[in-house]
Amino acid sequence: MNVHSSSKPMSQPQQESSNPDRRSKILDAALVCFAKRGFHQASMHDISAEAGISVGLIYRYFENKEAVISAMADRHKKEIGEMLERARQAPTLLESLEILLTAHCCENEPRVISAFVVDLYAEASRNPGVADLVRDVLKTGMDGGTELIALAPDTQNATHGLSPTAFAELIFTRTTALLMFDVLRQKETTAAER
Amino acid sequence: MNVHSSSKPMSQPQQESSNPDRRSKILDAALVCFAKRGFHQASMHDISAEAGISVGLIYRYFENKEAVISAMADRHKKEIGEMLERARQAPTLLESLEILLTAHCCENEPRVISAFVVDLYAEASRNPGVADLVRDVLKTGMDGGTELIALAPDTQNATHGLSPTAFAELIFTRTTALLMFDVLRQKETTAAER
Amino acid sequence: MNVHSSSKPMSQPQQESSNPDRRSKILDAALVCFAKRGFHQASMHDISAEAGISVGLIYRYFENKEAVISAMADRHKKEIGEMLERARQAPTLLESLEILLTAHCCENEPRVISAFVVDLYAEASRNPGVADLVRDVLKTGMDGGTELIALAPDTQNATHGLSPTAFAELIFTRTTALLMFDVLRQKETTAAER
Amino acid sequence: MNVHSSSKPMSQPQQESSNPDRRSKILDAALVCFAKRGFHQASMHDISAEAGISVGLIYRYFENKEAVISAMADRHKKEIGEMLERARQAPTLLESLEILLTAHCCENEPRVISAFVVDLYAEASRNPGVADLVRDVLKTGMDGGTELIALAPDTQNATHGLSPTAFAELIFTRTTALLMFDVLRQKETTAAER
DNA sequence: AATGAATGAGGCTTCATTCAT
DNA sequence: CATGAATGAAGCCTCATTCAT
Repeated sequence: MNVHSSSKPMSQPQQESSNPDRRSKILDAALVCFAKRGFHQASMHDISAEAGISVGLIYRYFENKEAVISAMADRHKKEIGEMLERARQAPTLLESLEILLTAHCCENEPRVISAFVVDLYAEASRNPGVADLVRDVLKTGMDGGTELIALAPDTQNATHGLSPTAFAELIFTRTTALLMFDVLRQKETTAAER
Repeated sequence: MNVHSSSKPMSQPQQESSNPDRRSKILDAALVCFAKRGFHQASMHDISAEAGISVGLIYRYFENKEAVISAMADRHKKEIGEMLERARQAPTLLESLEILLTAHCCENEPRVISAFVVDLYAEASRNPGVADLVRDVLKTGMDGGTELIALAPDTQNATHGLSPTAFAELIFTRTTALLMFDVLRQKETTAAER
Repeated sequence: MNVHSSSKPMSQPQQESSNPDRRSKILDAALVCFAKRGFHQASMHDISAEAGISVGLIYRYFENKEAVISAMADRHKKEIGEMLERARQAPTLLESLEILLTAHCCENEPRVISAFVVDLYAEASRNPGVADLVRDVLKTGMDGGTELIALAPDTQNATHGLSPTAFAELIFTRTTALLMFDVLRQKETTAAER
Repeated sequence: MNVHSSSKPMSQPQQESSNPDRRSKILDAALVCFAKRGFHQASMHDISAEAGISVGLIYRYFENKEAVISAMADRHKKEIGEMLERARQAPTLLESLEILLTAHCCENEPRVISAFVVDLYAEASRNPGVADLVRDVLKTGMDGGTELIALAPDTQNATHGLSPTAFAELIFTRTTALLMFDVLRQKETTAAER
């Protein structure tokens, strides 16, 4: 349905020609817009305005809007991966968990990430590519989490006797649900709920 | 700006003059379309086609698309309420829980409800009216669930020593998360998970 | 574009089947709606609501919306004719003029008639049928007015030496212009301006 | 409800970024369409087609259809102002009057302006913004005309003893009425009726 | 006769995407 | 490279008109 790629020197799954972090800027802007209005309600103009660039320029970095969404999902996957890596290097299980649980609250206003992730799941339900990606994020997270728990020196104390898998699932499940409930908050603080 | 509205059979919290369940039919169609494409990607034409009626007719029952979404959220709330009622009348806690946990899988293809609910949360994150409603559903559900557990004759056996509140929260949290994960399923079965 | 007339026992240029003044009621309602919103902005629903009947019933008395507009123009013509007749029977020219000049202010709120007539001219500029009719009204009015003036016993005193034709034209011109300015009034009184 | 508007070249009392007279072209096209079909019967598509551009482009210059109508009214006001200025600079009162009286017949086919102005009055009767504007035009015109007459060296000869105000009103009244009658013309000439 | 539910074409407006500059 | 003017398909909604009851 969308076959250009005529003479342009890009189009392949992410290339960052000239400005190397222009792509990132755009994705940052997209995150804000997507969180504020939803994937499909946010317009390319919204994104370009938020990024402080022209509409056309977005198309030098992304084939189309769909590609922006996919790239956002991709980046989300990478960030989860990095977070997991950081958690892995924490000295105690408790600290690891703290890293995992607070991650999505820090970089941006937490609502932003929550709204984005809920939208991501909504998108996943009808976009197989996004679904694959989210599934992958979930599996990686669960596996990494389970491993983390299993290897933690203080596992016995912290997991209250649950198996690593069960404990990881418990945490994932909770985190996911909290994230969903997060979008319901009005304007209070919601900061530290363990 | 335009105040006729002479004789339209809507506006008030559902009254369906002539055809008594036309409204319901439209909402059924909307559910399918919303699940398939999302609230804002589903067009009024999609809904009318799915319902087997003309576009204009939808507007005799709903003021606009927004109102269809709200009505869907409303209906969801009522269905949760009824489910809770049914659960309350079950003889044992285990049976109550079974009712609660399987409810969203039976009436329609489960994916349909899951996709709709995830979209509902996404919408809640930017539509205060929907957010209020979802919050209300959640609170009602939690309270009802907690009460259910507290009053159940076999509570001690079933909750493994957790307080009713904690147990209810555990179940809610799990249910919510499973619902989210549900949208990631491809074509397998996903039927009976306890 | 609009060819019914299949089996209905009416459709011909005004027949008043059953209720003889139902037609009039509808035209009264139409006048109000047309004045309030304009010919083409007023909907058939607006008219039916104002008349206190159903939409469908209008179509028993008028072939379509266009026909309502034409009938309004027709009625306007008749009313002008009757007014002229009344003026003709006044004892003095001054009284005749008073009848003519105040006519469009009395039966309804004056704004109503003014707005309708301005719309009528607007319609005339693109609807030849209406244009013919308005031209006819104008000619009849001018001729009648001229005759009235010529025959008036006190003509010399009242016309300040102008010929009947010139005086009639002066009055018509003034009346028409005042009618146009009438639609600009806000909410004041505007009653008696000689 | 939707506040992007990032870079659109309109909103403010006319600024026409890039193409400097694109706005004017659109208004020219709108004039033709409005005259031909009326404000509300003329579709945005009609206007875009007449202007030789796409529908969407109109929205870069005007917020919506209403804004096109207002801009037309505004332009009309300016043109009247300029005409008045030109009249003011004529050597004799007679020449001034000629400028005023022939103005609306020259630039376009006269019917076009007449039809537009009648529609403008019709619109004024239900659009307070337009009504204000038309009132303003009228007052400016009357004041300017009166002043013009009062200052003219040959006033006594030309006004047949009427006061400047009365004479100006006479002329305005006549002009307005002639403009209304103008829309009734079929195909004749109607050129010079001083 | 009378109603008003139902239809569907058509109008306004938005927005992803392209392309000349 | 970058811009943003331009396009036009598509979406929401209204409304004249019909027709079963």
